[in-house]
Amino acid sequence: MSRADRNEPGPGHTSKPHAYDYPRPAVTADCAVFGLDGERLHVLLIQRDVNPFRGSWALPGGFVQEDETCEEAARRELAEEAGLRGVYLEQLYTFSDVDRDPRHRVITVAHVALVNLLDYRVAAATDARDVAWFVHDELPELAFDHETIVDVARDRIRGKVSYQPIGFELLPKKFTLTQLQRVYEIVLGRELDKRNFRRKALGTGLLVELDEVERDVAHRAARLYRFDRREYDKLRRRGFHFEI
Amino acid sequence: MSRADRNEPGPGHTSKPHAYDYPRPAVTADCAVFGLDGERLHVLLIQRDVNPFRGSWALPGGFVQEDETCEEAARRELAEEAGLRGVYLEQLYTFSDVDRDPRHRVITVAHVALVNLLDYRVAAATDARDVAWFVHDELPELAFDHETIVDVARDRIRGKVSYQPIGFELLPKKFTLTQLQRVYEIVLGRELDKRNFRRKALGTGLLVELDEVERDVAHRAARLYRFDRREYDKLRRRGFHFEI
DNA sequence: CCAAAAGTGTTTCACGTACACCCATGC
DNA sequence: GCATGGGTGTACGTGAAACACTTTTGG
Repeated sequence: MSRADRNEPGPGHTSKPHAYDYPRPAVTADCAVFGLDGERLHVLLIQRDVNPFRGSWALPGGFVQEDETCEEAARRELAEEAGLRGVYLEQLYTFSDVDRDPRHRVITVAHVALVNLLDYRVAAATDARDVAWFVHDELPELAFDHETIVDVARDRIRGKVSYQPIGFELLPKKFTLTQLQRVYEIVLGRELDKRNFRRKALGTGLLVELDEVERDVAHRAARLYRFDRREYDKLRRRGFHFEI
Repeated sequence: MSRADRNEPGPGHTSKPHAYDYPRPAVTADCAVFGLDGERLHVLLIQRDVNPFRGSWALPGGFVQEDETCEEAARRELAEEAGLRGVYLEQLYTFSDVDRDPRHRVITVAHVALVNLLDYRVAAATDARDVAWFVHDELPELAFDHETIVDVARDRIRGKVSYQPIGFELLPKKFTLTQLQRVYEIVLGRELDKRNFRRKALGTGLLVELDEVERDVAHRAARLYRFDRREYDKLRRRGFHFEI
């Protein structure tokens, strides 16, 4: 994966205190973070300030330390590099092509994260590094095999959104049914029928109607809902199987 | 993964020619290999001849070398340890708990493989090592977190069999519809209706009826079929989506 | 009063599911 | 001839998909 350099000073240094009988690949944890602003999917990228691929944009990520799992490493890097905490995150796939890093052998355990972009736009912008959200289908050329990782991540989300309640991760806690429908349309890449969608969504029994409506809209304000995660977790343990 | 020892002589040796600025985990590739004998799912295990877990049974696997991907390492280990070649194999999940190996940090990229047990029973038996097929729900206590890996692998297969043509991997090239139905019943863990199953299976258009029937059965011989992989690959590229 | 999106039911069709009997073969 | 599995068709119900108009609100 990515910044093989931040943690590995390279040949300039002389002390290499960690020695093994056989060569070991470096292991990194990278994240494809998708954020939704209500209209378009975005991907969080970081501009590299070291070689290789200095100046290129890359996925956030970094080396897995001795005392942390890959998922913990991914979360730590998201916090350090982009100020993201407590987001939805799952392991995606491990990329191990021998030449994926042109300088040394690096295996990356890639993850996918989902966030509501509006909650995090500020956090990323105020960070010292060059961190930015890019529209998903207008990404710059990416370092390493990160374009492949984004593609695989996109496929994973698309394949999973209908039968796992991950669409909610892209929305604020309180949302309208139309916003939820937009999430599905954007992730699936096709339009959905409003009445059928609402029937299915409400039919799960997992949307709690709030005593609250949208504010500051130039038309009839829509009812707000929240996802009942507690109930979902309970049902899931009894074999319930979410589907929209 | 497993035999951290075969490749790493340990403190007895003095030369450790591979040195790095930061500690690196060892990376292994392990395989949960499922084999079907027509009646029961089996798992391929290897008895460890070194510590830790000497004498315990473990999944086949070993260190990922510098010049190979994780999948290549998994295939190499299957060939070396069990004589298995050319089998269906996919990456499953990367297990990275800090203490999963009690001696040093080892991250394993776990894979799932599927074979028709009858094709491979001999190969495994003639191998020098202690290699054996165990009935899937009567496994001995396994080394490391390999029981977890088997469970995750089992779930993956169960979840995937209905919408990916992986069931055929557990059968010989030529099979009867009843054998195919048994695969689904065994993997899914429930009985299926014969007529409905046959309608669905034939309805995919991917089963080629052969001019051949079962041999040596004490009843009416069933028609043999084969899975039309070439046609499936063609359709898949056009967005076709397999389902039984 | 106009623009914009919220909200609401019914019909149709495809597919999943349940279900029972005759047929071919080997022993 | 009998035991064993092979092979076949239909009826019913559920759920997916198509489809249009009225309501509410802000400007």
